[in-house]
Amino acid sequence: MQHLIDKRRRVVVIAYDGLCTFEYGIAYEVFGLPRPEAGPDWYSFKTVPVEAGELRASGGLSFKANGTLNDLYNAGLVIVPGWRGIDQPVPGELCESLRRAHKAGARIVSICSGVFVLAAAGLLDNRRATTHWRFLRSLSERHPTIKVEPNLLYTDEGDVLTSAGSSAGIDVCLHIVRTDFGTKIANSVARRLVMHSHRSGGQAQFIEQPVPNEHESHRFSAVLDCIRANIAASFEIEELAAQVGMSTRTFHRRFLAITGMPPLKWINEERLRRAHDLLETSTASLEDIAAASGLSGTESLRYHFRRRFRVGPDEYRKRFAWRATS
DNA sequence: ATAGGCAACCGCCACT
DNA sequence: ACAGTGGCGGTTGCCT
Repeated sequence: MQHLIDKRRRVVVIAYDGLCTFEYGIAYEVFGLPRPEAGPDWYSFKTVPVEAGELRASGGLSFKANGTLNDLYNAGLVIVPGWRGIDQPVPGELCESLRRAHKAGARIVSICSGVFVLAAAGLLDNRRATTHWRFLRSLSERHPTIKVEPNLLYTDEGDVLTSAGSSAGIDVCLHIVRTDFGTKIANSVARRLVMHSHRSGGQAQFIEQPVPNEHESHRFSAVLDCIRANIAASFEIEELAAQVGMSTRTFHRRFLAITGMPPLKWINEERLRRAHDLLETSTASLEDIAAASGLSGTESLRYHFRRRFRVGPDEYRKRFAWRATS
C-alpha cells in the first residue's frame, strides 16, 4: 500500500528541445519545491529529457536533464509542459513512452500546447480536453474525437488532465495537489504562490476585450466579492443588476463576458465550491453546510454536488477522511 | 419521482 | 453605418 502511494506521488516532467520555460517552471514551482509543511509524503520531482544531449529552452537557455525513461515508467504523475510548437511533430518514441506510463497507472497532465502531445499519443480519444484559447480550433480540427471544452481552465478525466493556456497550468497543478492532499495543503501552496486557490469562471473571461471599462469591471468585481462574502444569502439578478446600474439584460451579457458563465451558474459554482471545502475542513452536518453555502437544503446540495463533482457529498467526505489519514 | 410555478437565460430587434 | 443597450417573449432549469 505504502508503495502505491509513493508511486502516485512521483512526478516526472517531460523536457524537450525548445522547452517552454514558463510551463516547466509552473510544474517545478508546485511539485518540485520542498514543502516541509506538507509532511513527509510530498512529491518527488524528476525531469526526463526525451532527446539526448544538451537541449535548448525558450529565452536562449540551454540545459541538460538527468532523468531517464525508467523514471517515466515508475511515475505517478507525468506532466507535459507545453510543446515546441503545435505544428511540430511529436516523436513516436515519446507517444509510446506516454502510453506505457499511462498503462502503468500514471496520471498524464498537459499544460497549454502540451495537449497536442497527449492527443498524438492517442490518450485523449473520446475524452474531454482543453488548451490555450488560441489553439482550441486547431485541436478540434486535427483531433475530431476529442471533446474540446473551450471554456474551462482545466479538465480532469481521472487519469488524464489537460489545462488551458500558460497560467491555467497553475490551476490544474493546484487541483492535483487538492486531490492528493486536500484543500488545506492546496491552499497553503496557493498562498506561497500568491495565487487564488481556485479561480472562478472559464477562460472566456480572458478572451473578451481585456478590460472593457476600468470603472465597470471594478464595480463588477465588487459585486462578485460581495456575493462570495455573503454566499449564504440569496440573490436576485434584478437587484445585482441595479447595484451595477444596468438593466438585467445588459447585466447578463456583461456578466457572461467577464466571468464566462451566466450569473446564477457562477453563483451556484461558488456555493458548491464552498460546500466542497466545508465537507473537507469541517464536521458540520449536511444541513449546516447547505445553509452556510446558500444552497436551499440537503436535497439541493446532494443533487448539485453529485452533478458537479460526480460523487455524492457523503461519499466524498468518507473518501476524503480515508485519504487524510492514510 | 413527478408536476407546476417562477426566475433565469438568451435570441431577436428596435432604439439610442 | 455601427456599436452597445434594453425590452419582449419563448425556453430552460431550479425549487417546492
